[in-house]
Amino acid sequence: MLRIYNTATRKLEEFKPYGEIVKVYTCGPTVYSFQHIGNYAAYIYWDLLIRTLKIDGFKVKRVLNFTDVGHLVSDGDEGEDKFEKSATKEGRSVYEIAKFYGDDFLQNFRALNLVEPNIIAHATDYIEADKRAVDKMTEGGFTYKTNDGIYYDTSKFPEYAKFARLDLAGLQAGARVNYNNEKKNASDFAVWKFIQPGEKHAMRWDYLGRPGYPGWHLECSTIIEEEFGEPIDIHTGGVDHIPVHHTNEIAQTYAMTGRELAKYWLHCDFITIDGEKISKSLGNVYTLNDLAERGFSPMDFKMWVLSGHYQGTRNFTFESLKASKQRRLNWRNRIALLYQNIEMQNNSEKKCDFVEILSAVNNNLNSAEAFAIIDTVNLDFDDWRKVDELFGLNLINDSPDINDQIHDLIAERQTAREKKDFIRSDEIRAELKTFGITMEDTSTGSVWQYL
RNA sequence: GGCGCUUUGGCGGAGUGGUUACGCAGCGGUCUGCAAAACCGCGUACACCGGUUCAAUUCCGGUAGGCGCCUCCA
Repeated sequence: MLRIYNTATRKLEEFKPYGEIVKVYTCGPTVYSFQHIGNYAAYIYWDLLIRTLKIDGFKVKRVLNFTDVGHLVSDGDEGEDKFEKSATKEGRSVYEIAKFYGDDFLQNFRALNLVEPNIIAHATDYIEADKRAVDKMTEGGFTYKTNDGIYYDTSKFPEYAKFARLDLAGLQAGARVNYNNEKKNASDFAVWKFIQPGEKHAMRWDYLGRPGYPGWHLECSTIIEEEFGEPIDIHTGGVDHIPVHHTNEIAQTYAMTGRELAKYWLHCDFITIDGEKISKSLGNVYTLNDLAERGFSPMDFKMWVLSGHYQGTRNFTFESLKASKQRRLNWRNRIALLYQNIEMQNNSEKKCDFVEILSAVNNNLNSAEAFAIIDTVNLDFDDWRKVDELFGLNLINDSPDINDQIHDLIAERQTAREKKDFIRSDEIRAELKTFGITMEDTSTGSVWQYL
């Protein structure tokens, strides 16, 4: 039985889907620059969710969006367009920018061995649906027109503040300095923006007789409506999305369809780096490539992410990443012992019970606890395969048996040792290191391990 | 100003009303041609102050610190 924390109710709930197929939507990347490790941490958490659902026997349809349409630097519908900014900076077109960073994201997504979504929805493929969505909202009397766009009148949706438990009066008081004074309420947001004469904006579509582009909250509502056509079971995202983006999605979907958007809302917290938040504007951003340059694989990072909980603020340090890398190596070396038919020499006689591992994860995705179980029980190949299926850590794939050449070298070294020819023995040990194999001589014999 | 999170041993990080989570690192020992590993042992973690309780790190209240969102961003 899967239990998950639902932001909508602020409670830990038993997961009961609407129907046969579990419908999941994940707010995806805005593909105008490289994604940093904090972004990928989120996709690792949601990958665990998807894998857990599947192992629990659910069929899953999952959609991930790519925001490849220019929306503004600010959530408040102000400022410069991010894609235009990147394009200018890099001397490429906005379309090249979206393609390049989208491809980079997918490459990393695969390097992390994340389960591919059934549909990757590019926002630019849903522009006509966006227009229909705005039409619907307008028909329902939820929008009004200003000089620079069509706005959602949040006062028309009585439950607007409910999801994020917003204090709208407080919001008004703390409103940012120069918000659009044509807005009726501080919380109103653009569902469609008009391009002003002279404004630089390569991505543009005609609507209502003027060039424009969709408001940035719109695509998620539209894509969910187009791809699922009914309320979905699970909607995931980062905690930062709660007060604005997801709140607006819920409002839009209500205005378009009169229905709720999703049954369960899962939000992951941020990771900090050395105690400070990751921020593009602060520039303290690590990518997976940066980790690779320091000798850490995507799987090492995944191991680190899964050693904590998605709802907690995680503090990333290279020291702790090193610990996760070491832990993963230790697990691989336990697999190496299986090839050699050597029992794990710990004091635990405890045989792995995969159900125990799975139930830890079923408890609101507590992979940290599952890891602790893995550390203290004996697993056979079959167990490791299940662990791989659940966490996607590639433990078996990255722990191949030795080939004949290495096998022969080890045999030769054994002979040399018996003859007390330690010079030859040490030569072979050194040679084996070039294959990533190290020899350990115990009182009961020699074993090989991965370096 | 509004909303929310958090405080666990050197680092990371679960969890629990009463029993050393776990990983990494460290120290001592056993073993050992060397090296490494493995195994055994060690360090008396739960911010502070009250309250509830036979018993609180674990529940309640308060204090202090840290952090996040309300602009980009998971």
